[in-house]
Amino acid sequence: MADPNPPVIVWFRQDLRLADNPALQAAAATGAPVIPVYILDDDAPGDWRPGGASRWWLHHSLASLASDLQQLGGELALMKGEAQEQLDALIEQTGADAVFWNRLYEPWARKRDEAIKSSLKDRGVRARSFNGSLIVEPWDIATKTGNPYKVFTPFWKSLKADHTPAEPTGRPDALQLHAHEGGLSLDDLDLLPTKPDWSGGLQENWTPGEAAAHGRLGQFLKAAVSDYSDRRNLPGQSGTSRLSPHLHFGEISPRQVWHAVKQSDHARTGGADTYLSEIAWREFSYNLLYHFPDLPEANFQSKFDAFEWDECEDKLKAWQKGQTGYPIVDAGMRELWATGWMHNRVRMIVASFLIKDLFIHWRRGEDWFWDTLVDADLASNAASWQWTAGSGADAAPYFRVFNPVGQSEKFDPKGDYLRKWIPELADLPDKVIHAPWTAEKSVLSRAGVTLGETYPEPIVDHGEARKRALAAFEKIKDAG
DNA sequence: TTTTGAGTTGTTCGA
DNA sequence: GTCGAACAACTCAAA
Repeated sequence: MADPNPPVIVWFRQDLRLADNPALQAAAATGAPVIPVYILDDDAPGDWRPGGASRWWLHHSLASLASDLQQLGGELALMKGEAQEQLDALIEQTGADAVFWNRLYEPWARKRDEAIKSSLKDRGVRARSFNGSLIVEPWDIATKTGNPYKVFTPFWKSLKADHTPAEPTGRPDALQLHAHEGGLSLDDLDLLPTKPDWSGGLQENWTPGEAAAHGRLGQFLKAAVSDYSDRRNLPGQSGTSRLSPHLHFGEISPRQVWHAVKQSDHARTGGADTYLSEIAWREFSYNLLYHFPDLPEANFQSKFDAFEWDECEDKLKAWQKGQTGYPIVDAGMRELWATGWMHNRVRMIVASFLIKDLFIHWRRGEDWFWDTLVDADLASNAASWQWTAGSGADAAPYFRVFNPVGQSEKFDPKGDYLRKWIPELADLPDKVIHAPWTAEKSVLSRAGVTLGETYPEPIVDHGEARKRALAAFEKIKDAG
């Protein structure tokens, strides 16, 4: 016999929060009991299944969501496998007559979700999707001629002028959770690293979950947003929001961030506007990914297909391990490995170094970031790597080759960041720590540094590499 | 349709 | 030490 009040499934994905969650809100509004579920669908993304650091975050974020739901008297159902099959099984088991979710924008997710939606509808199950992750849907913002924006500044102007987000909602007022038994435990999802367990540094630096995300935002608004324009560039200081992983997993929505910034005491500072422009960069990346789904795989500007990259495994390894001999590059790569995150200024420096000094394809860097970043995000990662390579939409001009020594001197003048991540150089004076190979022998030995032994010699000469890069870019100029 | 101004994040060189 | 120009040419977006 049919249930007179069949439950509604809320399918959580990258929206692991209870407040300002349109799918959950809509489900609660039906008055029916709600079944919250997360499905680990590892096969859908192909080579882009979540990397190690992401999986660690996901585990703890799910734990946090599950605990929040438990306090409301419900349980987060956990499943593993092909999403369609798992949903079908859950519908079968619970008699649910509707499935609600917030949208994803990765190409495989769009394809999968579209198929699921039509299959559910064919069988008389209501399927509804919502916008839970973006300020503006990619199909709702366009140039005057109706084309997608390919340049950030006009996109940003349009966003500010015509697409300011509505007020975020809180948690649903009345949420009746369906009692759901059985299913998998969090450990069954097997998301945590075991042999070896390398997650110590992540644990020390991050607290996944909705409550922690709001805590982080609150701290940022209180302490850092007003000076954001300048301090965000200094990797030795805490001048950034560090919200990226929270935003990626949807523990907090960009709408919530936007309004919190606007309502803060520092709303009228240049810092606030600069910070919101970074939120807009995230939107812009999603916009590009939606309209150009090849973005993570292929040069946006196809003339870059003619570029002749090196395939040097040794140099790639040295970059990954933070052993290039350029302190700012090594500090960044070690910060990434240890904490799952890297300061954005340093991301640009290490990316420029991989591409323009080591001559290694941006895809290799993109892959490494994908596996090691807790904030790994298909849209932002792809757009940023292509930006640095010069192959993207609205990309960096070809002659913009970061000088790893100059950048280090400019943005970490006292070497605080370098000393934190490269302890073997800690005793070098400020003047030479950015380029140890330029130091007098006596200075090195007083600091206990022996190049080639305690710290590597530079694996490339930046001056030479720069010339080579400029020549190579010159060569592909007319291709395509 | 044509024109015009602009385009995240830099570096180097020479005055 | 500081400063402005050059580093290409092209594509995008709007007038």
